Amino acid sequence: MDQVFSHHDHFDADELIDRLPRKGAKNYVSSATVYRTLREFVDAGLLKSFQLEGRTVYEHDYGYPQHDHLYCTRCRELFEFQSEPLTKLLEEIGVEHGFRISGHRMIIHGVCRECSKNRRKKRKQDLV
Amino acid sequence: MDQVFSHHDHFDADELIDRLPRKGAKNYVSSATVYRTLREFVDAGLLKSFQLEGRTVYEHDYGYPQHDHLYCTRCRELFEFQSEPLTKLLEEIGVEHGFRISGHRMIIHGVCRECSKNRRKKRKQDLV
DNA sequence: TTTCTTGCAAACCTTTTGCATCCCC
DNA sequence: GGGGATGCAAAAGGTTTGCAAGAAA
Repeated sequence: MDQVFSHHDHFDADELIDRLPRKGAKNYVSSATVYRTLREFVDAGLLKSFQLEGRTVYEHDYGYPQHDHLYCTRCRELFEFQSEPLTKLLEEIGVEHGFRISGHRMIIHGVCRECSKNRRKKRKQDLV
Repeated sequence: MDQVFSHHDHFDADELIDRLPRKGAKNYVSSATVYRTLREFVDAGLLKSFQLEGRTVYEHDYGYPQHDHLYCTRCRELFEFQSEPLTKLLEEIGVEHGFRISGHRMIIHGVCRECSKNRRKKRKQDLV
């Protein structure tokens, strides 16, 4: 819990496991437990999850404002944004199509400002 | 190809394999070939794919207008819609955040008109 | 004691890949 | 013969699960 709620980042199970104590170290938790716990957090409404490039990405939900994402395909960073007009528009679309909307998932793909400036910017994975 | 382009449905690899001749029958194709071919179609711009509940869903792309999806969580059907205001709004959001947008993925989850009317409507999977 | 939580390893599911074979030019 | 397409089976990647052991109540 400490690890999950100490940053406001987006993360996947693997990244979280990397941040937790390794096997053999004190307070080690198995990945089974990590997955089980993440799922419980999602069910409990503390976290929200969505799919991005095959992995399940988690982010804080409880007490955190609704938002959508911009995903930079160059540096692979996720940016959040809120748009009141978008919220309204979605409601209208729901009404128009007779849908009782429970939620939505939107990710805009593109290249962020930084990466547009610097075409040679290294991707996260290349920095390892 | 015949199977893929004879309907305008959304489908996943598994559904396509089910529609193709079984093992032993004439014109049988292995699932490896199905996956390989689907990927080529996507690369060639004939199909588009996205993730939904863990599976990869395909739909026609070439010569098919841009659209987004409404997903009924009750009957698990995908409905398409087009929204000019949405397109405009996304462009604005891109500009506002300095993003060079290359595309987006949006799925609105909810319950469709039919399923709202008939709360006991059976889900596709239950009809098997 | 009863119940919950954990680690481990195996199972899962969907998709991809290595490789030997087959087909066709 | 040589290049590409195919089937098979195994591998991969991420996640889930059965089960036995340990911790908590």
